[in-house]
Amino acid sequence: MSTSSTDPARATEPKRERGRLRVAAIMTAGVEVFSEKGYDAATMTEIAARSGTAIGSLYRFFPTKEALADALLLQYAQHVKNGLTELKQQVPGMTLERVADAFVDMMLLLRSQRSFAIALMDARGGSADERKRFRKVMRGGVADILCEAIPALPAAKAKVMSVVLIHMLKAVVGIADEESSVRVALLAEMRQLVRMYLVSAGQQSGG
Amino acid sequence: MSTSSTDPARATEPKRERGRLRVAAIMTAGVEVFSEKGYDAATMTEIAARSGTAIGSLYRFFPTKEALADALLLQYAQHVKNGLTELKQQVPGMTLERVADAFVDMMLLLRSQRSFAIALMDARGGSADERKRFRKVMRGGVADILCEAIPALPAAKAKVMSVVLIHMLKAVVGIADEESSVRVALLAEMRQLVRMYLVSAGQQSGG
Amino acid sequence: MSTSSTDPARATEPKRERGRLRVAAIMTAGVEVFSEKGYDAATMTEIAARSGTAIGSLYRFFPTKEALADALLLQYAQHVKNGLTELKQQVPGMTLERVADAFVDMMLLLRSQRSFAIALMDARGGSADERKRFRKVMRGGVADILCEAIPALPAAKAKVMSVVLIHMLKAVVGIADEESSVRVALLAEMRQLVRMYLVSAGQQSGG
Amino acid sequence: MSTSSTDPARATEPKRERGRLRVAAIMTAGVEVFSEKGYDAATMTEIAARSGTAIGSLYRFFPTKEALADALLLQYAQHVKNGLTELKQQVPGMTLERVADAFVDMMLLLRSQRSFAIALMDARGGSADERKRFRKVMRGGVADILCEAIPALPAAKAKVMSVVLIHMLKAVVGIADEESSVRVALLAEMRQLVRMYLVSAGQQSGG
DNA sequence: TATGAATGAGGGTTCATTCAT
DNA sequence: CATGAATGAACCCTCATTCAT
Repeated sequence: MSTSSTDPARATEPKRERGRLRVAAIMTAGVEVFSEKGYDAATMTEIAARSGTAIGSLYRFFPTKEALADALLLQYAQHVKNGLTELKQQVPGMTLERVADAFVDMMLLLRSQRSFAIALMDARGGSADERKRFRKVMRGGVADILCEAIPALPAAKAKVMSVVLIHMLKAVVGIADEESSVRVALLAEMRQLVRMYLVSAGQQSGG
Repeated sequence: MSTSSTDPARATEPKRERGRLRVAAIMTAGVEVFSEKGYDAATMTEIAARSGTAIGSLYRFFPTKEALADALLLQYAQHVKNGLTELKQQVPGMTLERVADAFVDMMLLLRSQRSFAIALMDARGGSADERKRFRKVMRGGVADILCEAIPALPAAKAKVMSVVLIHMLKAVVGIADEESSVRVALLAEMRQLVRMYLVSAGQQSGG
Repeated sequence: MSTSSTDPARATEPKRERGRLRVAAIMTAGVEVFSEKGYDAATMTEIAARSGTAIGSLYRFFPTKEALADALLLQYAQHVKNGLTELKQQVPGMTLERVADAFVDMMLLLRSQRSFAIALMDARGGSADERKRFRKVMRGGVADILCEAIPALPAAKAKVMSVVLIHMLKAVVGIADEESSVRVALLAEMRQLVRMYLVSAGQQSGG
Repeated sequence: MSTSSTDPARATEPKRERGRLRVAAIMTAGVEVFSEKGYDAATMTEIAARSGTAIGSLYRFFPTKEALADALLLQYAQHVKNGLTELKQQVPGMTLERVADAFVDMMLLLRSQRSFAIALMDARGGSADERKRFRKVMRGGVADILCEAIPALPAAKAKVMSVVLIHMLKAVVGIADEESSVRVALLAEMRQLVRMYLVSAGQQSGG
């Protein structure tokens, strides 16, 4: 079990580890810079600098600005997916109100990446394909949860609702950026609205 | 009362008319390009080309990319304002459901400029001042209508509701861009949600 | 001697007069703007505006920016020539010191156009030909005066001296732009130097 | 003590060396183009082309046209300063005539950059600050030498003389560009004038 | 003939991307 | 494989000049 640097088998492992760290650093910096400046105004050079990476190295990992944006979007999608999966498991035994709150809370937790993802989606960052996939995953996950939470909900209705619900969650994010003087009231109102939406759907389907 | 061609008053008229047409063409093209690409990715050159204008002429009318964005935003604001004013006058004698529908319909009517305005607002497009003003006008107008439609509504609550409602109308716009296969169902759902929102507010305040 | 506007013979005269005024106004504005901004930074549009002329009219009189600069240079040359001619006639009976002072004074009188002419000459305004001609005229005139003032001066020497003297007068202009705190002393010094130059030449040739 | 190619210390050397060459080439081209066309008419594109540099590279080294002009001016200032320092050390034991000649010779040595500096100073080239600093340094250095050369010279008088002297040296440069047929005679005349200026000052102060 | 809207070449500058080291 | 200097297409904007009215 020698760790001599001449051992070819183990030689790449530290490198791989370093690579992983590099990628992580780049992605963090990417989220930061894209969030602050938007897709177009963000520069690869700044992302490289902020992550302590040489520009050439950055391009080894992400061959294109768009590729980086895509990866970031994918990562965000993964986070959301994880959140949704987790949420789904907690749904049994939750009231619809609590499910609604859980959606909102999840959105607020994703704060650090939120506006960035929206920026990339809206502004045209990420290839159209990536965006489509992202949307699909998101909608599927939300629809799943809705089905879980409202047993009698028809699949088609769940799909429709998921789209609407996601738009509302987007609004949650937008509202979280408002001046603090009104933010609290606004968030409460949004929370109330989401609850109402789910509850009413439950009554229609379940009652 | 001759209209001879030497009449100086009439001499400039064609010029002014052409100018108006130019400006209109540019603004139309601006809305298109900004919508498609977002503020940063949109290029003045393309806007000029798309409107059949020489780049120099474009700059005669709009001395800056930002100035063009501002003008476009202002135009949109004007349209929205007009819509809101009109809506306000029709509110007396409307049920809350119909008011809700009217909001949604207004949004759908503004279609040709919708996503563009959203792009400019979300991105760095247009000066920050212009954006703020736009938001203020919009919120004020919506809040006014809400007060009109729900007499007992406290002003503070109207303000909060207006923000939420506007976010929902933004969602309407987003939904109107979906694939046509689901669009109809989605719009119906959104419409229902908006109705529900207003009605519930009416019950809280009015009942 | 009717002045009716229908009299075809006299009809063009007022026009000519107006034309002359136009040209004068343009040239005045040209001197101003070229002086303030330098040749390149000066714009035909501003010169037109400042002279109350339509840009199209400006181009009728001066078909090119360079043509305008040339005309301005020519005008300046004319002024200088006039000054020199006048000076020449006063030379008989003047001491060399007074001639030197007269040169300096003439330069200071031309103040309103001075730096402008230098700018156009140095910066590359005016065609090379025009510049050459200007130089020639100037040198010839100065040399003439020198010959007049120093009777025994050989023609060749006069030529050489004229070039040097003109450079010194250029320095006078430069110095006249210095901060006022030192300007007076500087001008006195320059004046002294010019006197010394002429006097010493007089002694060499005349003594 | 191997100089293997993995030696990091040596690895960057060639790069730095190339960088230095690049910068030098750019500056040379800059001097050329600015001299020929003046500050405004000079284009970064031409400077890049003339120095065999891609436009992007030029901007890596000099982030602005003005920055390039400033650097060029600074370089010239440095050269002048060096020349003046050297001259100052040689002054003890020199006659005033030889000091005068030394000034003129120094100016002629700086030939390769001369008219360029004048162009940048007269035009809007380089930031106003840089220009002021340059003038100050120049005047101070010349005044120093004058004090050294003419011991009894009052400081105030030295200051005034430095300004006048510098203007005369500027004339030297201008004259060095004349047609060769007269250049020699002109230079001799200028040389004579400068000598006379210093000598006369020496007599006033010293005698 | 006078006017000024229209034109478009060209200028300074940025930044995604490549490739020699 | 890492590095960062080098590249050049493309952007926003200006202004001399033209020409339809």
